[in-house]
Amino acid sequence: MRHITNHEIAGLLNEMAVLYDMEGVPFKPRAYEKVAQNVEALDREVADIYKEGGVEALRREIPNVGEGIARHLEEILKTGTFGELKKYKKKVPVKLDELMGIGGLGPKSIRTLYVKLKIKNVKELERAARANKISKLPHFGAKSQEKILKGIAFSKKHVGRFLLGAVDPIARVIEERLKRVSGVGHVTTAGSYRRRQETIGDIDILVSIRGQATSVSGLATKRIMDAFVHMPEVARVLAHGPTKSMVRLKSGIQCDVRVVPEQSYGAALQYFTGDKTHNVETRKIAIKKGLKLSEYGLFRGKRMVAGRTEEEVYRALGLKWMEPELRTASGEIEAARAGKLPKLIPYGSLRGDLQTQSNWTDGNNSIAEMARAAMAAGLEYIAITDHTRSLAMTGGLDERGLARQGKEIDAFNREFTDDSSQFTVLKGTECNILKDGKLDLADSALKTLDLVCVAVHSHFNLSEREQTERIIRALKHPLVNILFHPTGRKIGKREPYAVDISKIIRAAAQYGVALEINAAPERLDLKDLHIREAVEAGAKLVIDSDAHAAAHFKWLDFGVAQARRGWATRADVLNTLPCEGFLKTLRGLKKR
DNA sequence: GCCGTTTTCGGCCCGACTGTTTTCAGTCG
Repeated sequence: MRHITNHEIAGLLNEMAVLYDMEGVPFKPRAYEKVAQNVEALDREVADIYKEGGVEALRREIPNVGEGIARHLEEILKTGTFGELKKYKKKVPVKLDELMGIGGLGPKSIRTLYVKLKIKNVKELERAARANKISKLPHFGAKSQEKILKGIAFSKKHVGRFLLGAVDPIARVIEERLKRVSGVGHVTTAGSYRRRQETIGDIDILVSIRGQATSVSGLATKRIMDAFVHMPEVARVLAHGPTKSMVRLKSGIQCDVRVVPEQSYGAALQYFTGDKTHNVETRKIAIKKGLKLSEYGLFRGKRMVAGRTEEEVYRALGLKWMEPELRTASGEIEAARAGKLPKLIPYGSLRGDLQTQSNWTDGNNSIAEMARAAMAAGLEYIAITDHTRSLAMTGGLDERGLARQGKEIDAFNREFTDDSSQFTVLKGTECNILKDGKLDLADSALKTLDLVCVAVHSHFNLSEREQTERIIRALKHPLVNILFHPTGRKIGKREPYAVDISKIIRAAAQYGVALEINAAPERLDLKDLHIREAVEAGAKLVIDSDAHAAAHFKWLDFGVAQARRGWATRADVLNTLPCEGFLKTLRGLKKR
């Protein structure tokens, strides 16, 4: 049986949902989407569940899977796809993933474009739009055509890059595979992956061979390269040489491996980790000192003066070693020379998570399940922050719903104070900021909560002035503690709404509101530059997973990475504090 | 297609916005 991941299975189910939508089939699309979401959030492989208990186990273990979808899942596990999907694909044979990625295009429009103009992919879509053919279709007009062209331009900017959150698990698996090859010394993924950038262009892995100090060759290097190009993740081998191989992975991303001598390993790491500008700067410093810096080492004439470790290379340049996240030529070199590098917030240092959604609204899991998952992830507290009433699609809570939820949280906490483990569930909300900057819940309800968090979920296209004023009005509210995902962007999908983020940062500092760094791989909002601005303005930060399922707590470190790239220290991030101290500090901000 | 049940069929989060229309279809959250 061919191995197929949960992510791939979810992809197929989502595709089916879109195809049903196209044909106007009622209700089935939502059913498939639900299962896709549940599969994605599962903490074990669908393949394993099936292996253990067959179709019955699939129905039992995966919510919303019934007779029909269980059969499809079985077929997917055996053949990689399923008949119903193939049947519908034949009706509208278009590149769905491509076309659905264009903002404003949905299933119905894609179907019309295919039926009327035989448009199958983005290239043909662009050609038709430029030839002014789309504006003439029924229910399309000049504005829709314009919007499509804008959507294409936006998606082009992001082509070829992958979310860190999507690349991370793949890179880890490959690193592990390479480490198991006999004779292998170090294995490190360098590049934008090591800098923990939001998106990754390709995976660059550096490998050394034990005992090969000054040059690389022979059986050991051949073994590692052979192992690399024959990995099950590989779709196509682009190059297969003795010291460098390149492959295209099934997930679409390119992955390169280089074998370097142990003596040059630090220099190679340095060379392949910094971004272009950082490397230009460091090489200039070398030149000034009469040295030459390359991926093979730091040289004076032919003599190598450093190269085995990064520390050695930086020290020889008169610099302190610096964290990979800082290496973007944005002040880190000056700081390293002056010994004034920030002490970045360490990975794994978060004790709480202030944005989690439960099945009271659009989350997958109960409050108790979320709490247990958070405990397992090493956290000491979480806030349950379900949506509020004006976000109708999630079944947002009104004052009465929130009060009922509060009772469930109280009951859970009572149960757990008896327990030896110390864990607290805080009462929170992700309260909508209404169009005029007022909040979606009455103060009387907000007062019953441990913390009040607010967010924009509607009216994305106000003018910058209106949007900024709207948000600041919410920040001024005396009960508001945290602003969630402050710019609303979704990487590669949606631009941030027009907002003067500097004004928001200053207002947050002034009115004692913490700004969120949302760690969800697709959001990572605030972004690095804004984090740095917030740190400099003295605004406080929190890092949240925005978990909608128990499995999402693993995202927190992506938020920490983002904070690190924004030069944030432990002291800047409030949820590095234990629960009591966190609440005290958060409330203290309002009184200043 | 799934779920829940007053079990084997009826209901399925819904409201706003946009651009197309002149009463609504499609998309988004």
